[in-house]
Amino acid sequence: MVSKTFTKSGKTQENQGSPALNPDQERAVRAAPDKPLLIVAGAGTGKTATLTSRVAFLIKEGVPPASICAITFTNKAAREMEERIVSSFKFLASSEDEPPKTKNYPLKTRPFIGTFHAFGARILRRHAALLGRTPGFVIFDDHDSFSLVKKILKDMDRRKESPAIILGKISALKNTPSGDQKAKLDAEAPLVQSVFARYEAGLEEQNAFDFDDLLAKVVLLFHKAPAVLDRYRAQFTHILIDEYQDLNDLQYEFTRLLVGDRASISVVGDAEQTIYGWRGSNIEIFLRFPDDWAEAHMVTLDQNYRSTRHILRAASGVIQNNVYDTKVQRATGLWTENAEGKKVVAHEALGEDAEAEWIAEQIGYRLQGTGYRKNADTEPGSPGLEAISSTAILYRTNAQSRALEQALLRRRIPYRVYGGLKFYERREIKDIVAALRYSLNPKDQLAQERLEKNFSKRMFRTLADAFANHPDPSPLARIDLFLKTAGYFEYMERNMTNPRERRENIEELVHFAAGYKDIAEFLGEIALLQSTDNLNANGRRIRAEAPGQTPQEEHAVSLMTIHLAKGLEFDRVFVAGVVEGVLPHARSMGSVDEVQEERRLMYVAMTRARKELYLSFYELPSRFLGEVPEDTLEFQSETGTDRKSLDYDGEEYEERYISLD
DNA sequence: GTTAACGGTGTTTTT
DNA sequence: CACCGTTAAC
Repeated sequence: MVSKTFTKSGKTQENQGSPALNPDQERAVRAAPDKPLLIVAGAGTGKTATLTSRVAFLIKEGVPPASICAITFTNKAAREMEERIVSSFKFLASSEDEPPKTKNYPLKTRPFIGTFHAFGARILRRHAALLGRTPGFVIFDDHDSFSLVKKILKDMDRRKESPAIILGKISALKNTPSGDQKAKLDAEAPLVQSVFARYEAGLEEQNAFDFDDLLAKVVLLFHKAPAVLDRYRAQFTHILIDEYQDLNDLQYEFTRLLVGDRASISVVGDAEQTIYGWRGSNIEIFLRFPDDWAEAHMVTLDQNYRSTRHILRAASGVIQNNVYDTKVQRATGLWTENAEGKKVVAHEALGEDAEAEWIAEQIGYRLQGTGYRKNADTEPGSPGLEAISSTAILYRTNAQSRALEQALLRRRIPYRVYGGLKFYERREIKDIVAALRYSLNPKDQLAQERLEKNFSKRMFRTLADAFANHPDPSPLARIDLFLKTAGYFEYMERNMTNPRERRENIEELVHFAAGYKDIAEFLGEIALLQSTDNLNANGRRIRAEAPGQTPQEEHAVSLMTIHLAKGLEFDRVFVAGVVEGVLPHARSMGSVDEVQEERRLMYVAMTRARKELYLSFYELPSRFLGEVPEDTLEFQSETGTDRKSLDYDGEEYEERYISLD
């Protein structure tokens, strides 16, 4: 691997299109197309590149692209894979449909690449009638589901029950494989049972599916209508799944159904990166793959191309502290030919704000002498910005971004926050979406209620009439109609904080809407995409998210949770808040399993870094810091403490932690 | 029917 | 501490 400095795209060589594969990767890529394949791939071993190359290999072997279904866990990962595949197959792109757009191409000409949910939504759209919905069904997000449960509880006069807990149970029920569902439902409290029944009825009545349905109802459909299942089995002859270690039981059932008795399934996973246990992911599914699929071919990738030796050793040191009773494939055997690199910096700050200041300062320092100017954020191409374009600040919880944003803002360092308050969850966007939803589907009570509550019953009627009288069905026209009829901008000025920013959000939405002619499709896309902010927190427009664009490509520091960062890599990574109670999170310290999942999070965070890794803490340093081998660490402190090491003593820690609050 | 103010509550991670 | 729901007043 050649040493690479800041490449413009921020990608390493092995991740680009058609690089030289190492022998193990080559073996994985060229494994028999119709046999099961398990790729056990540690962090930074080129796992996505290998999976992508395998898709390319299958196509070259004569598998029609439209027969390939590649499932990823995040939209971001899907976009990235899609981009790489499309670019390595110019002929695909240059066939009938337009090349650069990745949206809306017909399934016939390209592989399906997307999340389970995106895949499910697509199938449901086609067969909605079989499930008592019309193709124009809406997708309820978490918030909608929550409101619905709350409303049900209110109707039942059980207001004191916690909607969140009941919704959690409903979600767990929905994610139970169909065989076990009945037993699990019967075991629930009567209240949960009846809320569940009403909830399902409510969804159907309102022509809606919730997030879990996108998977659960497809599985149901497959059982109910074998002909439909056969159709998709016939279409998708080759299935590939990324992050297989994060599958839950229902996703597994779905996969099994789709694959049927064929064996053309390729999966990639790393047991050390299971971070969705809380969402029901079942590591057993990954571990039993070889037993599960007869004649499975297995390849282990253990050469890390991403990180320096110091970083890799530091991360391995941490993850080694996880002990499993099952025979897990450990990634601790990762090795690299990369340079030793700088030591990992452990920085002790005075507090959360001081930490943010320090991180921002470090990043600002990188910009000195690089042409960075204070107004550089208005000149996206200026050279200094490239120096930070492969820098990420990772944290455990979204709330942590606030302090960091403030510090970056003060220094005028461009940044971009991923996840967090979803674009589509913003009040102004939800208002518009509610209007669109109602206009598409007058049965949508939640939408109606939102409009009535936020405006007035009178205004709602005016709106309803307006929609009825203007049949232009384009999303753009309807948004416009809504904004004008409701006098929305004036309404915002009167009733909301920072109307300027909200206005820009609306412009962003309008811009996005321009690409769609069909309301249902537009709404579905929005609900699924949960698109990361196209605006950053101070309302400064960064640029609409181009298809296939990954964080590294932007001239801005990337801020995101560790969960979101899985699968990504950056030259420089700052992990903020490596503090007991934050990472591991206070709510995840109750059991060994939970702490181990937190430790895997720490591992994932550390292994995102290519060249420089900074672990920052305050108050009580995370126990995981004490697990980093000392000779890979360099301590810095604002507190005057001259630390050489952090010896973690469980009990003492416990005491100190408790005494802190 | 609508708005303003107050009090209580819950607070990880995501598709 | 921020968001919700309820209550009280208009």
